[in-house]
Amino acid sequence: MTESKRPPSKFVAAISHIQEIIKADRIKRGDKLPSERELSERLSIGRSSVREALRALELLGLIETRRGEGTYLRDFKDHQLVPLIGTFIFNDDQKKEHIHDMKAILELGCLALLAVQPDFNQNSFNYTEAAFHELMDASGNSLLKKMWLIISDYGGDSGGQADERLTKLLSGIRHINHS
Amino acid sequence: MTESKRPPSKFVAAISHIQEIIKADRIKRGDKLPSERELSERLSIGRSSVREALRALELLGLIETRRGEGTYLRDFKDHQLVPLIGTFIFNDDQKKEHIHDMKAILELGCLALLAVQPDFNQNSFNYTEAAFHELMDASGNSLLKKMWLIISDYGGDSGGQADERLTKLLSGIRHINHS
DNA sequence: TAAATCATGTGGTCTGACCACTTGAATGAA
DNA sequence: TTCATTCAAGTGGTCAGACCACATGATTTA
Repeated sequence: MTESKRPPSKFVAAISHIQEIIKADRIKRGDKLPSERELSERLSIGRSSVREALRALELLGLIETRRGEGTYLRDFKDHQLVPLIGTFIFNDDQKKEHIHDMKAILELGCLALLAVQPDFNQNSFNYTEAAFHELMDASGNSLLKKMWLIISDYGGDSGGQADERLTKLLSGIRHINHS
Repeated sequence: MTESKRPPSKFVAAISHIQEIIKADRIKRGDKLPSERELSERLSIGRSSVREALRALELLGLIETRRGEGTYLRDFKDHQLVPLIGTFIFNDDQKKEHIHDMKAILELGCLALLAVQPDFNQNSFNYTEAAFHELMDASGNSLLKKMWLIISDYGGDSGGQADERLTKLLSGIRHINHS
């Protein structure tokens, strides 16, 4: 019993196909994609399925739709993003390390920002999961909080114990803060 | 000319509505959502629009669909990382600051991790958007890179100019690194 | 020439129809 | 009764066709 149980639905397949077409047709950022009806024909799937795929891609920010005009490949500063997201979403496997690192980066970055504040007292921070939780809360940045929450949730353990890196980092920041 | 030109499409509105229903019905993780047909009735929109919304939510990892059974609110433990951004971008109001801060945090955290490396040369880093881009690339962490890319894209400008915070931070890190 | 009009193409949405699959109740055989 | 089979209902998956709203460019008109 592998995990590959469900044959990819049309709309998932459509996403891949559309990406292939983008490559094949050499569609660059800002360029127009084939119309939904044309895609429907070329992929031999219904327009609804095409739309579901496009909507998903749009939600991810990969494309942009303009009523009456067409669908455009979003003007991303760097492309490469398409395959990246694709691989990440579809075959997410040994990415746990990435997630773990991601968590550390969020915490580090957050602390770094905080530590530059004049009234920050390093000693009052104890590097526990709960402490970070409060920190995220206090930040007032819901995006940050959400991200951290989910990543924490997924990343599992690892958190809680004070990282050496954190201590060292904070020391440094504190130092420049007093100089 | 404000930016709020286009009235939110049905499928975007549907996403919000569905989230409201989830709240109103007190649907917990793992619980079943109303069927597509029921949602269609309750939201007074066509089933296709409901589906487009659901497909998007599914791609974001927020829900899970099981053919013949129904649609379920996904168990948070599962991977749904990209998501945040997507969900976030939707009610993008005055969240731009958050996104901007988020970007800074990612960059700070990343730099912090990097700076602790013995062979890191602070002077070779110039805080440009391109430099960060390289950094993200070099990290080998596709999740990090992707998030940064997306956030950069949405955050717009802001990047590029060396932040004072970054400079100070790096100085501190460098200091402890030499002591 | 310049403005108004129209045809065409595009995304946005709805409806109704099947299909494939799951589940649980109804039915039948042991 | 008990267990296996069958069957009806519900659900997501997909499709085709029909409109609508909008943008664009060619056509017609003043």
